[in-house]
Amino acid sequence: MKSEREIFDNYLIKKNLRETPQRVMILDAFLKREEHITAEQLYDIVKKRDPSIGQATVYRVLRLIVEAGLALEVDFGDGVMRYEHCYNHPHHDHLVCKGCGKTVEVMDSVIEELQKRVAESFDFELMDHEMYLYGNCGDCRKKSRG
Amino acid sequence: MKSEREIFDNYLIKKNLRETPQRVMILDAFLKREEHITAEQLYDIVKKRDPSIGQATVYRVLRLIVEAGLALEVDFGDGVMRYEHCYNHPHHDHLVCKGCGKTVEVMDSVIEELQKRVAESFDFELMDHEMYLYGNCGDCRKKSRG
DNA sequence: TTGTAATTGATAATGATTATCATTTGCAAT
DNA sequence: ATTGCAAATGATAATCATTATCAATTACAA
Repeated sequence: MKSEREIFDNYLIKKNLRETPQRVMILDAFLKREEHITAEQLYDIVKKRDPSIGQATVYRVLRLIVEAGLALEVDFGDGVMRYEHCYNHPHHDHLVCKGCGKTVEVMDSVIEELQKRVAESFDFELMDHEMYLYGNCGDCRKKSRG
Repeated sequence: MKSEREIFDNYLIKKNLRETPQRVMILDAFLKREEHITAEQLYDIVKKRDPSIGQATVYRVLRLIVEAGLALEVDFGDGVMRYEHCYNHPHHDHLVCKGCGKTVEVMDSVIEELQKRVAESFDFELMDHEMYLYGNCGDCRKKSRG
């Protein structure tokens, strides 16, 4: 089982890109984070270790991380892209609380299978999908009831 | 069965808003369109009938149309919001071709039911969902095979 | 070492959408 | 009609996340 670092390095080599301190630092910070993270949040973390780092570099490295297959972009529709681990992290969708923003990773293999069938019934080859379930979590329902 | 125009007018009255020529014209143009439409596309259409109309007004009226329950926003993730009819138009999700951008409205009641169950299993009350299936349509598969 | 290509950080640009604001409009009460 | 007031409009500036640009720096290869 290759480490994420190895995968990243291999990707750089394959693309004739260089392993720079900035790239390593940004990857490390991303890997340390368990939850999904925005480019800005990642920039804030990395800036503490190296204040000279540029915001554009964070965006650039995040793209590399995605291309290397280590992260996925998730879009909750609030105008900010989030990035989450996807290596050794099985596919899932998201359940988002409209009240507090809490998210839960969900996965239902029956839904996945049905999605594929729906696509095929229209002669589409399903490559990808996004599914976001928006609701109110138990805590928020309690609060709104007073 | 109320007409869309009636529903819009009732919404305006309820909110103490006025029925202006611009609002009526933009609503009409939106209703004539069968497929989803962007604010810019709608602006281009309306501008032909009244070149003095402002782009901001189109955005404002689109919001009213959504609030009145006549349109839904759909976000294919390309940075532009699209608006589609939702009055007398049963709920559906979207199948989008990554090659040519063609979209198909899809609906699977089993998936819908499973979504609700998944949410409930995490003590969420499902309010809404988005599901986008991305793939390659038959035409595009043919073309890419040469 | 020297040439070349990649990388960086700063900054400008982008592009969709929203906010601002002075002006215009429409209605309500005189 | 006339006045007053709130809503509406169009033009334009602002916003905000993300991308592009570009000069300066870095790292590898011959």
